[in-house]
Amino acid sequence: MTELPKAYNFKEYEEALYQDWEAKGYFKPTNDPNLPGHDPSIEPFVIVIPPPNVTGALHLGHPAFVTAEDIMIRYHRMKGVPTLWVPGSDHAGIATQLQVEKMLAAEGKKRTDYSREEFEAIVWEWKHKYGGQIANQLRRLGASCDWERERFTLDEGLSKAVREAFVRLYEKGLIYRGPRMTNWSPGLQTAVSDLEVEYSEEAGKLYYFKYMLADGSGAYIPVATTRPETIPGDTAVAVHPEDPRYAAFIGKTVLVPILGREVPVLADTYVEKDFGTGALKITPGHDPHDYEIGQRHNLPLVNIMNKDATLNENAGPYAGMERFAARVAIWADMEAAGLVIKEEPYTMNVPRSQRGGEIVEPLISEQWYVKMDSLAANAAEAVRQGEVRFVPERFTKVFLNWMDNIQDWCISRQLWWGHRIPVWYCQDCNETIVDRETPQVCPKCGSANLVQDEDVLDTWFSSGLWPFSVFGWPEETPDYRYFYPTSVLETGYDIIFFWVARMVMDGIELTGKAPFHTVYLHGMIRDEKGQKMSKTKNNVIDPLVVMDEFGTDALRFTLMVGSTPGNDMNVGIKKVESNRNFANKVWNIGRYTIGAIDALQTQAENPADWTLADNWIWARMKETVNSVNALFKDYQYGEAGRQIYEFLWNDFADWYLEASKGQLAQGGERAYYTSYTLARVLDIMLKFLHPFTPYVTEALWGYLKQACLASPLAIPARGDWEEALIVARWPEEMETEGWEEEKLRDFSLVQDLVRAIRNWRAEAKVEPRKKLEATILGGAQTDLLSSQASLLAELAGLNLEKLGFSPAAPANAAEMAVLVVGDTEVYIRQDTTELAGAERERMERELAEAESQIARLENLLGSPFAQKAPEKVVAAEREKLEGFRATAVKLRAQLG
RNA sequence: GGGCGGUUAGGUCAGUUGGUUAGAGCGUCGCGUUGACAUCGCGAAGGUCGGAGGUUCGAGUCCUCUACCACCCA
Repeated sequence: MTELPKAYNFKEYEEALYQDWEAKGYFKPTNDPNLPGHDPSIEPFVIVIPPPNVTGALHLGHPAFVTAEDIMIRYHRMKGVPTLWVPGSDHAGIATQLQVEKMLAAEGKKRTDYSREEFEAIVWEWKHKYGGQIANQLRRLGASCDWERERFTLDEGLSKAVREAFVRLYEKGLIYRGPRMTNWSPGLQTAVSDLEVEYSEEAGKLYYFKYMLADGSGAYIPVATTRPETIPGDTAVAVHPEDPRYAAFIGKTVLVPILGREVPVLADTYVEKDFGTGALKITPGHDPHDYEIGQRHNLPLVNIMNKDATLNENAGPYAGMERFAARVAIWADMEAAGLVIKEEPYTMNVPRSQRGGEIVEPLISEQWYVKMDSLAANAAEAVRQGEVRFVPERFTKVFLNWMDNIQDWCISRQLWWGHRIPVWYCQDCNETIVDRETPQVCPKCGSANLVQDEDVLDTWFSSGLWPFSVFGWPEETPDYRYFYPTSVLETGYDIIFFWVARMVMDGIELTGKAPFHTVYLHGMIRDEKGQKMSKTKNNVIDPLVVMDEFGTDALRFTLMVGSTPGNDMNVGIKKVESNRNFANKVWNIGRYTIGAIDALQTQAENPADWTLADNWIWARMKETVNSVNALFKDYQYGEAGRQIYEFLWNDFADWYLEASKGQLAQGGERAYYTSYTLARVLDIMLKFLHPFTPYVTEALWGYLKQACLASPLAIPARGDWEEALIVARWPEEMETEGWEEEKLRDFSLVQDLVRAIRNWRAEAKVEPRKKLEATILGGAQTDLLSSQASLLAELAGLNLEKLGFSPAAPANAAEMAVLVVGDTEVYIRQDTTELAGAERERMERELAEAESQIARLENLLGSPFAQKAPEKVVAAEREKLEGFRATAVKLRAQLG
């Protein structure tokens, strides 16, 4: 029998409980395929974590996904399903390399001061030092994942999977290398994929100038461009074939300004007649659209830019200049040459690197690509067939739309940190060798003079394999056979293309199976005003600080409840605070319940004689149990959490606990069965709440169990108390037995009366402690109400000895206040008559309200509603009407 | 240009098979502390559910149009 402190102190429990869960192996799946006795026929529930970057500092996105996934995991574990959550982290090529380079910079060093091998060693060292941080933070969030199966995308096994995947795709002709136009990040000195480029609308200019005809006639085609610096790379001028203005020029040649190179004028329907001048300069080496036009018309391709975004020798006089300096210089020269027409302000779509924010340059370079069309077609088909479903459903369309318009994926990166591309070139015979194992000699000429491709793979290439590479694929390990495909993939909708799409494609291609059957997408976390959190806006909420102040449970509950799948959520510190209060409320409900149990002396000998309150809370709880179960099955965790909250606070604490005080005071079997009800309801609710707020519930449930076992209380499943709440049995749906409706209705009459009296007390400014003298006219409900006399007296502050139940108004009715609730009336003795005027006013107000309701309902029931609506609905309205009529009759009688 | 989401109380948000007096936290106002909880209790005020039309006996919920905000794709 331990006395619990008045307030829940999360600091005392969180770390200890987590360690205990982990130590006892609760995070490990039951029915482990690596152990004897494994039954492959039982379907497990499996989630692979969206691997956070090893660089990761914890932000609110982490608690959001951890909570959602942990809820699903704990729920299934409690249902007795073999449950596995695989944790891990991602090597995050660019991000990590930048981080380490930054560290080196602080020491005055740079990457190129080291050899590639040396640099890699430094990053690994860094990874070992800081890589564990994120895992510890996930632990702190309560993530119940199997740490013994933790994976890192650069682990040996996963690297093997990457090589296997690359080679297989290559052998199938789905990976190719070639010079293509790619997005080049001049600062980072690497190619990036289309997805890593963001377009931002920025103020720019549209530059109008003359493309002089080469025939010396002095005629010219006016051309508009946003990027004059690319003029030296022009290889044509294009006009719309049906544009009469320029029809005469088609087939002639014009002179590239300054350079004087002769280029053709050609017709292409890509040109928009209404944009700019209707004539377009074509720079196939530096614009993706121009590149396509160039392909169509067999135009030569002139590259005028170096990889650091300075112009090269092909730019003639501008060679060596930085791209934006060149823009200014060339325009000035053109102006001097009389080629300039005008400049106009123009909003342009500037491609910027998602990473550094620098302006990305479309450049032709030699890169590796994955051919996407067949992969995407299969993935789309799987989704269309329902093999993979999205929650919320609307993301299906987003996914399919992307799949149907897919572009080849540039997977090579010019970085030092990542999976090196498994391709070698023979220096002697030029053979290209693509192999799972590092080759020692050239299979063609036998030379040992081999050089591996310098590039590494896009990080997402390995992430795409994650759902199976974590289980040892391509090996057919027991884990792979049993846990793959996984069940639910939970992540943010922002990486549906980056990650989800690629996993589906890779899964189908490489394993023949969709890697999961459900994709659950959560929204982005924003600040309380709905703005993105960012350091520059100084509105970042640090989850570690929040957890320090309010506890993990409060943060988790906040992120889950009041949010809807797939929708962004605004989080303010106030919300977390109020959920901390909820945790404390639960704690105190527990404290009270345990106190009641501890006070029990003897076991009951007779069968239970349930009170109305007992029956009512049980019926209400069953409603909640069934509703919550339905919501869990439908992934509606937020609404489920809300309903649990509401039940615990508004029904259990506010009403049942209050009612139980009188019952406990009666002692004997009444106290016994009251404690029993308290204990059972609390037990079930702690189980429901556990996935949301694992710590406070586990702590409290432990005390509840102790108290029950030490008491005479014979909870039916007494011997069945599980070891811990985390592995306790989930409360499944409960059957309705038929008596519930009546008890719900009866108790709600008691509640209405209590509320009416409390309301009156507040309005009449009755001293809080004053026990009122009252007589209740219960009509048909007289028996019911008189049986609840002590409850009514306690909850409404009535004097029980003088509380009367009578079929007729008391003799001294005139001196009393009258409250009308449906067809029941409460007469309350007032000491002063000063309030008589106010009383009359109150009753008139109530009468007016009742009359307006009567009018509304009579009108409703007189309408086609009565014939067309289902009988049940009509009956309910009729009942309401009767109630208001009774109220009105009584009020009119009072008012004379 | 195409698509998606949002618009509900002073602020932040719930409200999933359409059922007839629209809910919660916070904030506001009044009252209240001798044991479950002041991280609290009791009571109250506060909303023509963005606008217009339609379907229906009945619409916050379904349909059409429209305004504004945000995001995704091109």
